[in-house]
Amino acid sequence: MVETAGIIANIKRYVSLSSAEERAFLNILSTKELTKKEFLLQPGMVCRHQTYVVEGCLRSFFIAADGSEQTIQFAVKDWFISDFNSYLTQKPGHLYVEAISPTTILQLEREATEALCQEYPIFDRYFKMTAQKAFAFAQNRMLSNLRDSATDRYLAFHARYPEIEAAVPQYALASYLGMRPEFLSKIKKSL
Amino acid sequence: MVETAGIIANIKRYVSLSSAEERAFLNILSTKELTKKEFLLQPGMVCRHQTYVVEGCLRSFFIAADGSEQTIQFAVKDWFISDFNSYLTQKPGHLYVEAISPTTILQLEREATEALCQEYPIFDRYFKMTAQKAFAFAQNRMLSNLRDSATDRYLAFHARYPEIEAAVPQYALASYLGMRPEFLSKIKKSL
DNA sequence: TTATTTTCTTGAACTAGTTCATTTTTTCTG
DNA sequence: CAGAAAAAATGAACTAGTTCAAGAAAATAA
Repeated sequence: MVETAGIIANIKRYVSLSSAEERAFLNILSTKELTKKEFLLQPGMVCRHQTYVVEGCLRSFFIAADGSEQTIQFAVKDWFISDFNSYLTQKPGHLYVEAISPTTILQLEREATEALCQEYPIFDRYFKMTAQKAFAFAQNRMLSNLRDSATDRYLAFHARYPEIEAAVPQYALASYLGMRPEFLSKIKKSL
Repeated sequence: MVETAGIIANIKRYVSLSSAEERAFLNILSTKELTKKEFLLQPGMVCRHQTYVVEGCLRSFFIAADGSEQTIQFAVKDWFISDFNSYLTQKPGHLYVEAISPTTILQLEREATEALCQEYPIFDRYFKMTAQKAFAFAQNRMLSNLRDSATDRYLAFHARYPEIEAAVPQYALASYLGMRPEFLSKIKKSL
């Protein structure tokens, strides 16, 4: 069996769980191993799971009209990732979710998660808190995109997420930061 | 008494409420009238409320290092707004929230809201759903900022939120869309 | 209504970031 | 390990969007 201590510790940072609640949660988890470059999700698929990274690294991205890749999110150990729009609406999504390195994940299927929340409202509380945190994070990122130069955005990422920078290809980081790979290369040279 | 039918209808789009729950919710609402250009929040203040717009228009923004205003969000009738980072962390925030026109609001104080959720978990469910929706929205906006040209971003906003475009000054819209007011003016001329 | 302030427009000069084409380096595969 | 493929670096030409400065229009106040 795969390590579940991490995800339980993650939950317990937000709420406390009775042993019945903890068991019910573990009960709906499924696990998967992804090889490098394997896709967990592709455009047109409905996103049925929220995915938690036990070990490894995933990223979500889409292909823009000009053919370029735009990275939405990276997820390393102890992070969640999904095509959240598709997950919420249960309509076909636009995103790829791809393993950057060999990755072990835990997945929460949507219907089972909903049922769990109905039975144990503490999980509504947990997911409320994580969604609120995710929203605040997204808002900060947007703010930084509006305010900062390409160089400043890179420097901030570099300082805050060195382990992600080390784990992902530079062209993927460039698209996350909203610039071309050539330009990121020039930024790094100029420093 | 101020109109509360709108905010109750808003909640009932997500969850159903017993009459006790509805009463408890109404009970923690407070109301306020803002004159044009009045600030609801300023940098350094801790954001203690989520604010719902009954009538009028608010915007949140901050002042960047170069002195320019960067708009984070607009809120017209039936929208919520706050400095969400400050609301979550209860640390001093960086945002202004200002009335663009005379505005009537309803406010949910954080402690009272938490207590309400403790007593009636259905509200954790409601706030989970709104936070998830807000997150999806923020992610879409980010995606569009990464992908689209200034002109395309303006056209998309123009098509989707004509009532907001009509309600807000053009320089505020420009900063929301991530461009300078002069450039938005040129875009509009070129169309 | 007139005066004052704020917002919007316009044009010219500029620059941060892009595009394209090529080379070098790193990583992967057998 | 050699050969192929993918990723990163580099330079030159280019462009989307900015900056600055000044005038026109609109909103607000008196």
